[in-house]
Amino acid sequence: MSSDPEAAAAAERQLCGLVNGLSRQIEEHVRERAATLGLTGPQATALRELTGPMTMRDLADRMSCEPSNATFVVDKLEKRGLVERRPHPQDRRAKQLVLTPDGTELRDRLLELLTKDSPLAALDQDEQDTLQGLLLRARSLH
Amino acid sequence: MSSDPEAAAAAERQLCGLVNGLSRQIEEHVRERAATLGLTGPQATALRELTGPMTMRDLADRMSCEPSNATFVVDKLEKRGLVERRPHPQDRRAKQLVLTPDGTELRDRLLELLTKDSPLAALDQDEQDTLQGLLLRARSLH
DNA sequence: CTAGAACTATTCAAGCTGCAACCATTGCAG
DNA sequence: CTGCAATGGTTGCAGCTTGAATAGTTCTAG
Repeated sequence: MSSDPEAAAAAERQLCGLVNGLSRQIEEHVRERAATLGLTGPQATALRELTGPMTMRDLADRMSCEPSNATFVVDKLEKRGLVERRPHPQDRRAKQLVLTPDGTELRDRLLELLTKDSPLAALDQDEQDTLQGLLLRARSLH
Repeated sequence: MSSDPEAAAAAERQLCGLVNGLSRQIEEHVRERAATLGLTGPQATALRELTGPMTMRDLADRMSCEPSNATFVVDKLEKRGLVERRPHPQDRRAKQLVLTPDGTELRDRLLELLTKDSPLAALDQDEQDTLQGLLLRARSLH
């Protein structure tokens, strides 16, 4: 079966579908939990990725999206007083994103919600490690 | 390390980011190739999933999206004469999607483009198999 | 020093997506 | 047969996302 190139291609396509499907499943999970805090899915993703002060570009990279999109999402968070845009200490082009007290508090509550019933809970620790290794390898040679 | 629940939760969050990242990477790959045929990413995904006659609901499931979205995308494909909405033979509520000759021809060209330089080519056959197993397990108990 | 390439962030237009509301049809319980 | 819940598809709306164009800043070669 692994010798038939056409079958291998079809298997690879199916694999892409599985990855995308799991990704949507994860995003739906985030959306669901985020809604209970009055956040949209992407807003919650941004909050989750804001592990500390960082630039817009950093956040965009972590969210795997375009910088213009990060602008859009951060606008919402800023309007709700969860995050602040400060001038970057070293680079006047850049801005430094910092969570407000409200932001850190909401982020903590969000993280707690997200760890409960994660879609990846079906996998045990060993499997998660294997998965992480494979994904890192797949992503490395983009 | 696997005994610290907080670290495990953080690792799980990172894993979610990896899955989403790889998914975007795949979709970007599709977008790129699709553009050379004058198709958008989602249009190409729909075409790829149209392996034969199916209903709108079936297509939406295969695309991991809402039926309303399938309506939107199929509208585009239909306007370009790639697919046809026929009344379903058994169920008058449903519609049967069928590729036109132009549609099948374009789909063949698309599949050929997609199999070249897939983002998953970094993984060998064994790794792809284990990945598929893990993803199936993760998705099964949604 | 200076011109130009490269980078950060933003704006805008166009397109994608999910959700809730809706109509028509189906299937089932009474 | 009738009522009614469930299903397939569409519509409208709000929100997300990308890609191109732009302004300001940094870096580098000459």
